[in-house]
Amino acid sequence: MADTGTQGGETLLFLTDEQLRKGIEAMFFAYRGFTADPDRILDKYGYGRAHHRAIHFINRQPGLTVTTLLDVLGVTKQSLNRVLRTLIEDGLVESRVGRKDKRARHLHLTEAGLALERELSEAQRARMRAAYRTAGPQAVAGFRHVLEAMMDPEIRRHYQTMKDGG
Amino acid sequence: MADTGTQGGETLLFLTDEQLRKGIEAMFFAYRGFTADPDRILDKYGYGRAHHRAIHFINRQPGLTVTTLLDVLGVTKQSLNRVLRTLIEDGLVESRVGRKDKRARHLHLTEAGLALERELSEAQRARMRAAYRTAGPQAVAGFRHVLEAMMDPEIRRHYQTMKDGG
DNA sequence: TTGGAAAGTCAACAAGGCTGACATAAAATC
DNA sequence: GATTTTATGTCAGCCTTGTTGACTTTCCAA
Repeated sequence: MADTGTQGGETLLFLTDEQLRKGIEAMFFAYRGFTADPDRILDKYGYGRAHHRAIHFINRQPGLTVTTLLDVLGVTKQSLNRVLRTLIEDGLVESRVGRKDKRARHLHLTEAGLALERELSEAQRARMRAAYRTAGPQAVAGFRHVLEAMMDPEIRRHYQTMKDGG
Repeated sequence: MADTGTQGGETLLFLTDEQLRKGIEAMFFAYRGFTADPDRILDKYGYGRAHHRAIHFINRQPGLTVTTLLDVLGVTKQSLNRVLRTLIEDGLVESRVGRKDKRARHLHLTEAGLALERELSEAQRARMRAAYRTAGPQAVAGFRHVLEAMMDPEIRRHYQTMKDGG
């Protein structure tokens, strides 16, 4: 897909604008697919992608504070609060006052929240798994390598902070 | 990153939920980085991502009809029309009545439109190029492989239809 | 000539971003 | 102890970008 040259032991990539544009469109179209299944599920419950993101990261790191979640999601507290409020009202998320710092609210998924999280992530994992299987193991490594390199450095921190299953 | 086993000549991937979750988050964070640079540029001109998408695909296929663009973007005509109208009013896009079929409108970028397209795509290509360079040629191939497998089949058509520089 | 496709318009609405202003409680600091 | 800062929540209002529904105009094709 891209010519490879070697010069002084260093591997070079000769990338045309066309090749880069294909990569750009691949991101665009793939992201649509990536969100399609959860979107359908969320629709059933009257939720949107914002709810999904909140649920995902609360599940990933149970007990995280609102500020931490704000930082990970990169939105304003007003925006997150609207989403969080409905999730709490609907009994999917529980907000517990901090023991050490009583200002902080620690967020947890309830049983119902965990159930929705599983429904969402199972759909998304199924697609990811299928894509991985189609593309093969080498492709998977490359995929994550490129995505990681594409992140903003401050954002990459959130990604790397977590324990990696692989 | 994922164990590889061989059974009857077929390569298998042993993917844990954790590994899949990492892939999911990589998509999420990488997409943020992917859109960050264009978003900053668009902000200067008072445009949004919807304008970027329209500009991108008109540039890719000059003279395409509104219906075709609708199909590629996957939005309603009312939604696209709002965006298209401002681009036409601002002199970035030209809408030409079809010669054969006078109902159809063929879309083209004006000089100003081409200038903005270049500004946007150069920023996006720069990030893509940097990510490709960091990750290396094998990773690039894998990246596109996985993304392609992640698309919806009907959407993949739009991606593959185009001439590929690689 | 008439049906229907293509394109556009108007209206209304919703999700989910944003800013600004303000309130409260608690921690931290002076 | 008083003051400042931090964490959170809330109200109000704005914007973009998506949606549906209703309707018109144009015009190709049967």
